Amino acid sequence: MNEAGPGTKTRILDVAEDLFAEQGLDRVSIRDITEAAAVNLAAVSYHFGGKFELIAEVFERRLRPVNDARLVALDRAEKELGLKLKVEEILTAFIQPAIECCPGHEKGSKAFAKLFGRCLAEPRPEIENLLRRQFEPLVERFEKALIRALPHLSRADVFWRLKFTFGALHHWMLTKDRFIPAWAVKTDLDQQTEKLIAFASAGFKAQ
Amino acid sequence: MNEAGPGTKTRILDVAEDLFAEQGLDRVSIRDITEAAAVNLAAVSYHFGGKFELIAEVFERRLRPVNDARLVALDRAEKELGLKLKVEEILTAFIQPAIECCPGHEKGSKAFAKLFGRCLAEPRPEIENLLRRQFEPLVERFEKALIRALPHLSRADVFWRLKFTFGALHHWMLTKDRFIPAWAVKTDLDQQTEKLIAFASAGFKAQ
DNA sequence: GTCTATAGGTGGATAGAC
DNA sequence: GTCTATCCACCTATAGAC
Repeated sequence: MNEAGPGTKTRILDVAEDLFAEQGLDRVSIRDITEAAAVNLAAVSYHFGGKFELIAEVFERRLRPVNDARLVALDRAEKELGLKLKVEEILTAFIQPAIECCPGHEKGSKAFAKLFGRCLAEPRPEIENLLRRQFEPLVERFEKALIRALPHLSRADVFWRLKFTFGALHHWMLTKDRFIPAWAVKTDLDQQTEKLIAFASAGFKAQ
Repeated sequence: MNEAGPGTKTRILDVAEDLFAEQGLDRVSIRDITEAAAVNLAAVSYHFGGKFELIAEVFERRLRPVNDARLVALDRAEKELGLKLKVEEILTAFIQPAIECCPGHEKGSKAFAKLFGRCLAEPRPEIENLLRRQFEPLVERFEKALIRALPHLSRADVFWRLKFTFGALHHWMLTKDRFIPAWAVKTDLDQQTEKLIAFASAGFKAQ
């Protein structure tokens, strides 16, 4: 790999991420990507094997660090505050890392939120497997922490409530810059994050 | 219109709904639809104008009755129980009609949940406008009822919490038959509905 | 209203020169 | 690693016969 500038492979990934997020996986062609990245048409086949492998790599490149950060945040909270965390602390570890990848935060990718939404709505079974690999260990880990925090809840309740929380987060990410009335746009990202954590925590504590 | 059997137009809509829900809008061609519906290739152009108009009709045919039912349910609850409803009652009017279109209920369309998810993740601006038309008056109506139920909340809080609720519902619909561990599948549809309403109601009542 | 045939375009992939 | 040229499958839309 001869590094001069971002390198062909990285440049393809960056451009593909933007285009996929904006237009969807199917309406973006390899031609669109390679033209926008100013690389040769054949470069995608050479570096990734084909369009699908490129898609998978685009997703994993963003999902992996977010989910890693979630686990790190939970581990750290348990180390600092003890094994029996408050619901708010657990959900902050889950929600904050995702939001920090959104535009508005310095390291946020403009495309991350939309890309993430597309990934979840994507019907291809290969993408579903990718999601399963990424999320199953994560969900198990957070479920354990949540059961410790709310020992009166059944495992099923924790599971479904985590699903609802995930849905609220995901839909918020996917639509946070659309369908917002003028009077609500002044709510900034940190406020929205707080609102979401408060909402989900209260939901978990229901009954 | 000479009605013998479901009629060409309806048959196209039914088949398109299934295929779109299962495979996504872009990977289903007019050829796939007309072959599966056993009608001529040119029938889509003749009856709808083109692929996009078919897509819009497929979505609206399902969304309109659900959103109408939501408004009817809210009106009825206010007539029966008085203007100041409980949060649970308002959210039931919002959530129940959507769930009754899901498989498991007698009149439920097998494809509705997935179709609905696709529709929300769809990037085309025309679909976004369709969603706006469908949801803006609905959201306004429910916001008013929720502000009456929770007068201490700011309008912004009600707005964001309704968005979170919508996200929980939508993600649940999109993934309720995927990513479910074996031990959780025994939770039936009505139980899941109750859990969602309880979760969201508690979220609304936070603080 | 239904059908065939086809125009006119775009897609992913790849062989083979450099 | 990069590039050109090209293959071939597939798409939507439509003209025009029935």
